[in-house]
Amino acid sequence: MAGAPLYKSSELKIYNSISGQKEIFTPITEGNIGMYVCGPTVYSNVHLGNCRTFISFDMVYRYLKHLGYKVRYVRNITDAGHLENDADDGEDKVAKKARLEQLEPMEIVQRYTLDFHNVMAKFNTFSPSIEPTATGHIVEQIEIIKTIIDNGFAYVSNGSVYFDVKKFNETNHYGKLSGRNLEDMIANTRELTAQSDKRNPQDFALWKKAEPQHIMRWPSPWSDGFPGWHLECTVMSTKYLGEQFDIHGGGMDLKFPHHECEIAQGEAACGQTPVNYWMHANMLTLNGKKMSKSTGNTISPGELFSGNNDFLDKPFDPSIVRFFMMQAHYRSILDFSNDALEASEKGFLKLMEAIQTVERLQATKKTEGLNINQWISECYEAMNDDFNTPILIAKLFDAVKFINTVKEQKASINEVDLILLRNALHGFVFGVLGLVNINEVASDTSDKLSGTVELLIKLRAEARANKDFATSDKIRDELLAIGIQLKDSREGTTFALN
RNA sequence: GGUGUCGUGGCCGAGUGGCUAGGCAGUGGUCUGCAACACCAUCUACAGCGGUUCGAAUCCGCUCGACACCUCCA
Repeated sequence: MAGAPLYKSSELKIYNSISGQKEIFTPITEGNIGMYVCGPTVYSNVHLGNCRTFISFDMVYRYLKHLGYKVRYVRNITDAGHLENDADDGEDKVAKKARLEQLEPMEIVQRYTLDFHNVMAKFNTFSPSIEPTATGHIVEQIEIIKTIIDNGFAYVSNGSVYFDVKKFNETNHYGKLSGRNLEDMIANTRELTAQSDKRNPQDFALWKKAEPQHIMRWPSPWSDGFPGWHLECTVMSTKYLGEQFDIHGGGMDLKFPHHECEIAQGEAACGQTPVNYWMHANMLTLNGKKMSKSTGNTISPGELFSGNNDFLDKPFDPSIVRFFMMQAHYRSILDFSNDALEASEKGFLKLMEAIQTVERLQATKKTEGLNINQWISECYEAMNDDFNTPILIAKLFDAVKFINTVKEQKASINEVDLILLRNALHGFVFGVLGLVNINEVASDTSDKLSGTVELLIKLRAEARANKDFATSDKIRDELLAIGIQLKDSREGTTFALN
């Protein structure tokens, strides 16, 4: 039955950013989960740091589904409203790019949305259930602004509408997510240099009046303008998941002010806090510093896959990069480096090799060497502990070792356990972690290659039988040189693509 | 300046009051015609200084260092 978790050996715990603790996860509606993740602002190509967040939440989505939950996963596309800065002269990111490239804003949006989707597909992420855009929800945004004004938490100033943080903080707590309080913020605010329409520096825009040169604009009761960045997430999460929903995710850098403002908007508009579990994925760093478009400390997925970059010695397959990310916990900062990636690649190939080996394993009467049921529940325990993929991967390598030992006939597995092991491995490796077996893809797509290599293996075996080692080694070495590794064992020779 | 996170062995990276994390690299062995693969064994740790405790890398304090947010960023 849908909604019934497969495994109750331990309960799923999620680290909730707002409490700073791991909490037992209980969805609002049993068996169903609503999850919202802040998506990208599509004014340039995604960089790898962006991807980490979406890959992390893809893993979360996959595991929740794996547990049997019905998940509605909403991830937005920000195509308007994201300002260059919070000052009054800030420009919309999409509009600015459009001006610079002399394109229609929607051309910018289209181009970079396509890029985003392509990259996400390469990383083998599932599409969200709904992927709404800010420009597609202008009407709803105007409506919610009206509500917030009516509730007394926003004011109109010179055609723009601002959220009244001070007023809000009288009855609610502005800063509860990021661990701040308004008094400190006011005390530490730099002097406001330019004249501002805001009553207080902490106030944020719900609606911005468009300057004459601003090309992205919509009519509203207050002015021709555009919505504030924070508002779209409130509107779209509320529309598709309800006024209260289970999980809200995003990058750590969105915690303040973006998510703080979402809480304020939700509470101001609906009178209740919008989110039960806040999840924040940590940053990917390069040379010890956060990857960031504005500082240029980035590497793009394209550069990574092609090897055309200044940081790495060679290209890396998306699945290897994904594995590399899964080896770190989603809440930890992860540093990107050539050495780390090469180490992950070798580990990844070893894991994939074992997954192919397990298909060829012969069952015997008894299982000796690994308690399969216990191993499976340990895998679930790892994932149930706030999605601890590094521990899960450590467990997977326990299985790898066991599989190789069985292959060496120094351990054994019975029929039932073998099926359990195969299913669990597939479930975790491909289903939950979302990895792709590079070798399998290669051999599936080229039976001709397999046939050719099998022929060479046969010729080499004959040469070896005749003690013609010059020929056999030539076959082995030249295949290796073009990336095909032969592997000898008791049962015969197999090959892998490197 | 304010808020928060973190500092683990050659590298990456979990964990945590007493029990081997794991991957990569290294060393010794088994296997092999020789190798590679695989397997077995094994070596380098918990920033520094104090405190609590029978016992701390894990808790507390201080020092040093790093990073993030406080202005756009996943």
